Amino acid sequence: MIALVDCNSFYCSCERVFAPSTRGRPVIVLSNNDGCAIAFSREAKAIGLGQMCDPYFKLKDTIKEHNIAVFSSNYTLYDDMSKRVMNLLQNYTHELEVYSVDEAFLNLEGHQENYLKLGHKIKSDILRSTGIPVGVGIASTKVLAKVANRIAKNQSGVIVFENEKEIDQALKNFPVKDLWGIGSKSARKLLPLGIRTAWDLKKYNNEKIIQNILTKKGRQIQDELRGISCLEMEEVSNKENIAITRSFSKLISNKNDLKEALASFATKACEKLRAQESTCFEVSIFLQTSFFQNYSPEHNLFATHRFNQSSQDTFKIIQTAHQLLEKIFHADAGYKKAGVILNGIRDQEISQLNFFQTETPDNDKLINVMDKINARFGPQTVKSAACGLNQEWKLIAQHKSKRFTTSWDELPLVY
DNA sequence: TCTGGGGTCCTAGGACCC
DNA sequence: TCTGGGGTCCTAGGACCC
Repeated sequence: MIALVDCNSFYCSCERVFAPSTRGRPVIVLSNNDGCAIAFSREAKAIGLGQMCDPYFKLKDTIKEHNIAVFSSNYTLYDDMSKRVMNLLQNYTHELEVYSVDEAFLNLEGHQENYLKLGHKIKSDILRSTGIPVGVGIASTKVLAKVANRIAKNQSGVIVFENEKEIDQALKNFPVKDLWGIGSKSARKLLPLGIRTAWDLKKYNNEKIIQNILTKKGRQIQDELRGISCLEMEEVSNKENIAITRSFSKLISNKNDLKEALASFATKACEKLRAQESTCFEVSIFLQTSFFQNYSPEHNLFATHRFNQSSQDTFKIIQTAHQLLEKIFHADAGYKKAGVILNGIRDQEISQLNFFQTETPDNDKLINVMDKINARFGPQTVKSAACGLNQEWKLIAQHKSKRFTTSWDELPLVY
């Protein structure tokens, strides 16, 4: 059996742990730049919010009216809370797959205990130890565990799928578009076949047609619904591409501002790259105008450079990003968003030297020292001057909570 | 005034190999 | 009249996820 443990309204729940006055109140968390609402507590959903990416400025009246607590996103806090939850889950399984920041699959093979009891034990343990409420779904396959988990959220918090009849009953009430791996487009394609619920898909007996319409993945989902496990537990693996992209708080048309932004994105991307002990062969940048103000597709450009030799050198990658900028920058555009993407990622151990090279050329030692300083004294304690000091393009975050769990200066106070 | 960010997997088709 | 067969690798685009 497989359990899926999923934190309820994770970002909101994290904020609530350190802001007890918001318990029982509707809570929302905003995206970067305080642009949109991206997370909603149960109370916020109850008053009709919950549309992913509702722009914040349109919600202001509702927020006032319902006394909604608003937070800017605080990823440092969420990442740390996530780690705490995952650490606890390790105690209940020999195989944990951390699927995202707020959910994980547990292989329960060999567990003797009653599953329902176990589910409740996990739930109360996590709540007591971290303050985060979770839902638990337990079933014979991942897809079914996902379904069970979804239902658990609206009920007691723990659902176990053991009895075939009960499973079918649940699937009959479960829209096919809500299945894990079936999105709106696929759901629309299934409609002409008369497939509306998960049960319809399970029972549909022309597998070839499903294969044609939904490709391999759809066939696997169908089998998983039938209790035939196709999706294995996966190990955490290195990223195959790393992207740092941001919207700006205002339109940017100054090239130097863009250079600073790209340098900062490149710096972050390289830190991620080194953290997973990889190098990359390819750097891309893109620039975007605003969909809402000055949209001009001809100025939404993408440029790529391929290295002869893979690199994890922040300075080299900043330099490359700047060269790419020269290629696609238009002084009259006014950009709203930009990003740096690293591709062609390889393990650093197997990265090859150039044929004509006799030694590693990069600023290895310097960067190593910089990483150590930043790890000890906080992010960006030292950085390339290319990242700039003013950072005009910087994010807006007016409702940000403190780094309660990761900074000595920001520990919560108890009166 | 103001509209998110970061990923994965699959497939078809092109280029290339012997 | 008529011109092989089998395979790999890479890429772009689509769909999906949280």
